[in-house]
Amino acid sequence: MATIKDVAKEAGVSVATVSRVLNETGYVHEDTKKMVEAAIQKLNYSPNEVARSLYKRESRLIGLLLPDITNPFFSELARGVEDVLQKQGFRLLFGNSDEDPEKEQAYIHTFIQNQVVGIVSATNPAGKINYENIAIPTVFLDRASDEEYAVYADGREGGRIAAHEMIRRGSKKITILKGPTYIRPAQDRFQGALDVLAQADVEFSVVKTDAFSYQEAQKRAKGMFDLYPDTDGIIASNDLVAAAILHEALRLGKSIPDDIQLIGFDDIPLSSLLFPSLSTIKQPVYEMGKQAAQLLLKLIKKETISEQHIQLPVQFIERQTTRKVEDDG
Amino acid sequence: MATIKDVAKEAGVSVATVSRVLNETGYVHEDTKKMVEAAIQKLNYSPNEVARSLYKRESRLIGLLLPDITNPFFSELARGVEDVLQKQGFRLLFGNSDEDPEKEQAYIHTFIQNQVVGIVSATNPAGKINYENIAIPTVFLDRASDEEYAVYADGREGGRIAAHEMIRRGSKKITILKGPTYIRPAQDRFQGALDVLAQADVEFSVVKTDAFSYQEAQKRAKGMFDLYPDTDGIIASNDLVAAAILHEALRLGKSIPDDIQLIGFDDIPLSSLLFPSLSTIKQPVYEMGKQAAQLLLKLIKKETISEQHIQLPVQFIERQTTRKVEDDG
DNA sequence: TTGAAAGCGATACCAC
DNA sequence: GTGGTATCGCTTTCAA
Repeated sequence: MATIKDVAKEAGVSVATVSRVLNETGYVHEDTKKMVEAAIQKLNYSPNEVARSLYKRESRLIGLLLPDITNPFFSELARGVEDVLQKQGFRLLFGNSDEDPEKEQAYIHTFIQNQVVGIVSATNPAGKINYENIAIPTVFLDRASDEEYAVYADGREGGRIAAHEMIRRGSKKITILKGPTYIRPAQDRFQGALDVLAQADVEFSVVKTDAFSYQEAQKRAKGMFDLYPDTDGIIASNDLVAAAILHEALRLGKSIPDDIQLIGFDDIPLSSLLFPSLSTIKQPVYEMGKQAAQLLLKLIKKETISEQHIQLPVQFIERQTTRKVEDDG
Repeated sequence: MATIKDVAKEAGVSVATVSRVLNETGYVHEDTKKMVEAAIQKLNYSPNEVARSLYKRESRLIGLLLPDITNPFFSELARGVEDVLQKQGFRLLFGNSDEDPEKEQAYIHTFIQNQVVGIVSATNPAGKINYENIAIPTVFLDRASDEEYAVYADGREGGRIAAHEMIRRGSKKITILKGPTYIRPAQDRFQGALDVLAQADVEFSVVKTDAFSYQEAQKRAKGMFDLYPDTDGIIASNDLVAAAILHEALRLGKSIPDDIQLIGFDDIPLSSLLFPSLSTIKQPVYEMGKQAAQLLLKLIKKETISEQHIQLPVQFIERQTTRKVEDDG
C-alpha cells in the first residue's frame, strides 16, 4: 500500500501539499494539484483511515448494537440505519448483544476503543449500562429513556388500537400476551391494551411471554390454551409470538378468525406470509432505523435538535386473523 | 480518555514498561507490574485500538459483506460468523451490497482503508470484483470459486434430492424455478434437479426467477401458473420464492400437497411457520457461517489449511407441502 | 529489568 | 502557495 509519503515523492512535493489536495484545504496551485493527482492515480493511493482517525481522534465508524440480527424486526431496523449512514460515508461496527449486559458492555467498550463517532443501540438491558458518561453521541432505537435521544413507535397507541379492533370485532374473552416488563415498548403496548380493556365490557386475562422469540412463544402457546381454553381473542406481544399462537391454535383445530381472533405487533415480512395471514399493528420499522440514523447524523454534526425523542405512528393492518366488520370508524 | 502516557506518569515508569505489562511481552518486575496495574485501574485506562492498529498495520476488525441482511438466510449466516469471531475478540465491519458491484467495491475499499485483518463475503457479484490482488485473507460464503477459500452447501445434491423426493411422491409434471445463473449455488441446485429429471419418466419445465426476493417471486408466481396451469410439482429456488408460490397457489384454490407438491430450499425459520408448512432442502446455514469464520481465523493465524473449500451436506426436511409415502429409501 | 526514541500514516500549524 | 515538523497513542528495537 502506497502512503502519502510515496505520493509526495512521486509528485515531487511535500506531504503537506498532498494532504492539502486530498482534503481540499488551503491553497494549492492548479498545476501542482494536477501533479499530485497524477501521482495518486499512478500509485493507486488511498489514504489510511486508521492514521487519519488517530490524528483526528475520531473515525468514520458508527457502532450498531442490536439484541439479535436474526430477528426480522432488528434486521429491518439495521437496514434502515445502514442505508442512510452508508450514503454519508460512514461504516457500521456491528454487534449482537443477546440482551446480555456483559456482551453489551463489551461491545460499547470496543466501540469506544475504535473511536466510533456515534452509536445506535436497540438493546434493552436488564441492568443499566454506562452510556451516560460516554461522550459519544448515542441514539436509542425502539427504547425510550427520558434523558437520552431515542426513536421509537407509539406502543401505547398500538396497544389501544389492538384492543379496540379486537372488541369491535366481537371478542368477549380476551387474552393479552405481555412481553418482558423491562422492555419498554412491550410494556407500553400492554398498557395501551389495558387502557381500553379496562373500560370495556369484556373479560380478559394476562399471560407473560418472557422472551420475544418464536421457540419461547411456542411453549407458552400450549400453556395458554390449557389455561384459558375459551379465549376468543388474543393480543400477542409481537408477530413472532403471534405466529406461534397461530400454529398452536390451528393444531388444536380452532378456527381462525371464527373461534379466535389474533392480532400481532410489528408487521414483519413473515406476517403476510402466514396462513391465514396475520392482522397486526404495524410499526414503521425501516423508517425508524432511518430516522435514528438521521438523528445521529445531526448529533454528530452538532446541529440543533428540536426534539430528543421521535415517536412514530403505528397502524392497524387488517388481514385474515380478525373478522370483517362494517366500517364504523 | 487516559492514554498510555498518563498511566506511565501515574505509575512512575516509562510508556515502554506500561506497554510491556499491557501486552505481557518482555520482562517486567513483579512490583512494577503491580504499580502499573494499579495506575491502569485508577485511571480506568483502556488502550486505543486505533493507535495500536496504526503501528501494527492491522486492526482487530473483520469485514463482513452480505447482499442483504434483511434476508433471513443471510442474517443467520451473519450470526454464525459473528458468534465465533466475537469470542476471539474480533469485531465486524458490516455492509449490505444489494448485489451491486459498486457498493461491493466501495465496502471492500473501506475495509482495506480500515486495515481489517480478514474478510467474509457472501456476495455474488455480476461483474468480477478485485479480491485477487488483496493481500487480506478472504473467505467466501455460499459461493464457490476455484481459486478462493469458500464455504458452501452441496447445492447440486440438494437439487437432486428435491427432484427425487418429488418424483417418488408422484408428481408427473414438474416445474423448476431457476434462480439467477450468475449465482453459483442457485445454478448448482438447478443442475442437480436437472440431473435427476432428465433421467426420469416425467415432464418438466423451467421458469426463471430473476431475484431471490419475495416481491419478485410473487409476480413470477402468477405468470408461472398461467403458463403451466397443470403443473403438479414445483421445485423452488429458495424458501422465500416457495412462500410466494404457496400463497399464489392457495389463492387460486389449488390444494397442497394434493394438487401440487412444493419443495423449497434453505429451511429458513419462516418455512416451518407457513401453512401448510414447507417441505424443503435444509442448508446448515448457521453452521456455514461458523465454519467460514473458523476458516478465516486459521487463515489469519497462518495455520495450514487442509482444504480450500468446505462443502456442507444438505438434507430433506419433510413437512406438509409434499405427500406422505411409504419409506422406500 | 527498564527507558529513550524511532516509527506507523496521516493532519495542521507556523514559517518562508 | 509550499514545506518542515510536531502530534495523535501505541509498539518495539536498542542501549544502558
